[in-house]
Amino acid sequence: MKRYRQSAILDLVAQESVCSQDELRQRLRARGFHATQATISRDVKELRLVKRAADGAYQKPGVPPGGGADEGGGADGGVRRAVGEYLRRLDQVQQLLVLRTDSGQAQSLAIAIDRADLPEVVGTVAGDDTILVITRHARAGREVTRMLEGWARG
Amino acid sequence: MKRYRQSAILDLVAQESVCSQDELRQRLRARGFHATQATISRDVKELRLVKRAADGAYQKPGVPPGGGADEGGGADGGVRRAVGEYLRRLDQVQQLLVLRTDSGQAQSLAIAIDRADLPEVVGTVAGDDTILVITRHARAGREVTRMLEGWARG
DNA sequence: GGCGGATATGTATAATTATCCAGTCCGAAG
DNA sequence: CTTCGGACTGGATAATTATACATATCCGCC
Repeated sequence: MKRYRQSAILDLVAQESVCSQDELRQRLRARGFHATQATISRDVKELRLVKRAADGAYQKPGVPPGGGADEGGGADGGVRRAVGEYLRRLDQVQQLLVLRTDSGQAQSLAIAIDRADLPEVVGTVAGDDTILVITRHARAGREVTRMLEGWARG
Repeated sequence: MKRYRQSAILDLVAQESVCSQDELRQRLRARGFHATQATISRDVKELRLVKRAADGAYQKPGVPPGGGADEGGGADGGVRRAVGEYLRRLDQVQQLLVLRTDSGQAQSLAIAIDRADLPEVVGTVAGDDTILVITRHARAGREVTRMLEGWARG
C-alpha cells in the first residue's frame, strides 16, 4: 500500500499546491487512499519532500520552481515573477540599489529587470549573486525599492 | 535590526544544522540578537528557507546537498552514501531490482553501485531517474534489497 | 503451528510553526 | 504639533507536524 500511496503523493504535489498534510490526506482519500496524518508525515519524510518555498507548499527538492498554479503573464508581470522568485535582499545606498539573490541567479533577475525597462532605472550590472541597479537619484531609488519590495512579498 | 538578524540567520543555517526555530532563536541570542520564535517564523518565510531534507534542518533552497565535500570516496562507503543520497524507491521483481532516483541522478547512483562490486549483482543499467539492477536470482535480489534499504535509512 | 523480528499504521499527544491582536516606533502629511 | 499610516515585534494561541506507544501483518525458520 505504502508504495502506491507515496507515488500518489508525489503525483499530487507535482500537480497542485498542497500546503498541509491534512490537505494531502483529503486528496489522497479522493484517490482512494485512506491514511492518517501520522502516516503522511512519515511518507513526507521518506520522500524527502520539502516545505515552504515562502508559500508553504510541499514539493520535491531540486526542482526549479514555478510549479504550483498559473503564473500571471504579461509584459512586466515577468519582473514581478522574477523578483518574487529570486530577490533575497535589497539595500539602497543613495541612488544605488544592491540586490542579492541565491548564487548563480543574479543574471536571471537582472535580465528581467532590464526587460521591464523601468523609467527610474538607468541600468544594471549583475555578478553571480549580486545585482547593482543604478537609478537617477535617491528618490527614484526609493520608489524602485518600494516597488521591488512589494513584488517580493506579493 | 531585521536586516542584520536575517543575515545572521542565513549565516547560521549555512554553517550548522539547525532544526527548529527555537534552536535558531538561541543561537541568535548567542550572537546578540534577541527575538522571539514568532519573529523568526516570519524571517524564515521572508528568507524562503526550506525545512526538512529528511532530517529537518533548515537551509536555502537550490543548494545541492552533501555539503560540497567529497564524492565517491572509500570503496563501499561510497555506495552507502550514494544510496542514502539518491535512492528514492526500490522495487524487486524476481531477480530484478528497479531503483528510482530524482531526475538526472540515476547515473550517479548506478556508478556507485557498480563500483561497490557487490557479489550478488550481475550488472546495472541506468537511465535518467531509473536504474535496473540485475542480481543472480530472487534470493540474491532480496539480500541486495535489504542492504540497500538499510543504507537508505542509515 | 508457533516464535522472533521487521515493517506499517493508527491513536494520542508532544513539539514545532504560523498567525491574530495589539503596542511601539518612526516618517510623512496636514 | 498632531495625526495617519506602515513596518516591526512580542505574547498568546491556533494550526500543523512529529513521535511515543501499541497493534496487526508478513516472512523466514525451527
